[in-house]
Amino acid sequence: MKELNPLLHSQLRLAVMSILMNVEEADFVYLKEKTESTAGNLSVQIDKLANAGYITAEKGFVGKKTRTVCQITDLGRAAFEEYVEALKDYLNL
Amino acid sequence: MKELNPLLHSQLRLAVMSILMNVEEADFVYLKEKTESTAGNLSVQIDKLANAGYITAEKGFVGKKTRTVCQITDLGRAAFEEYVEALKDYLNL
DNA sequence: ATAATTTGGTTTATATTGTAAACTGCATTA
DNA sequence: TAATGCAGTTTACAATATAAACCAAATTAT
Repeated sequence: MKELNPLLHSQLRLAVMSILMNVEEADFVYLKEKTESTAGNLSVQIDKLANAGYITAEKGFVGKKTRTVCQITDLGRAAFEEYVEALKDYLNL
Repeated sequence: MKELNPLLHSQLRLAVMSILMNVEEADFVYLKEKTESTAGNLSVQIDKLANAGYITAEKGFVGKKTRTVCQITDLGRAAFEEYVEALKDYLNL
């Protein structure tokens, strides 16, 4: 049985990755709403994904308000796909 | 986004459940080999699944050796199937 | 016969992780 | 200028996973 990438095998991080697989980019506020997570938790998990190189998290401004925009990287995309393949074995899909 | 049953969202417990979905029954030794886990870890995770009513773990004897036989329950089967459905949303399947 | 090893586990201590509460800095409104 | 809200971050705590240490019974070796 294959190993399940522990960085992806976490509900919130997986949700973030899943969202980023389907959109060009998503900002912090959007991710927070979609995942229904607290800001603190989301912040931590985004950092982990960014540190692993699975996503980018660019902090910028829109007018005078801060805005953090996330995007999945090629590495992240590959890791996600590998994780899905591994999981299929467990789920009998 | 649906919640992922935390009892099932754990590599080792998921592996055990996955195996038990496909066989009539499996004993401790078999599960340990298939999952490549340590006995201690497996023991703990089997207990959790059994306490939740997702599996049964009958301790018996074969000759003079102890043997713990596990089987998935209807409740466990249902929980597993629900978990799979929830995960599909995350995986885009 | 008895000492050492193996088998089939369980218990317990530790390391890792997830999570939310508390905080920060800046902008807006009262 | 005091209070409120927004966009996050830091930190402290709770929950989880994991393996090391342990136990009892059976087997093998001396």
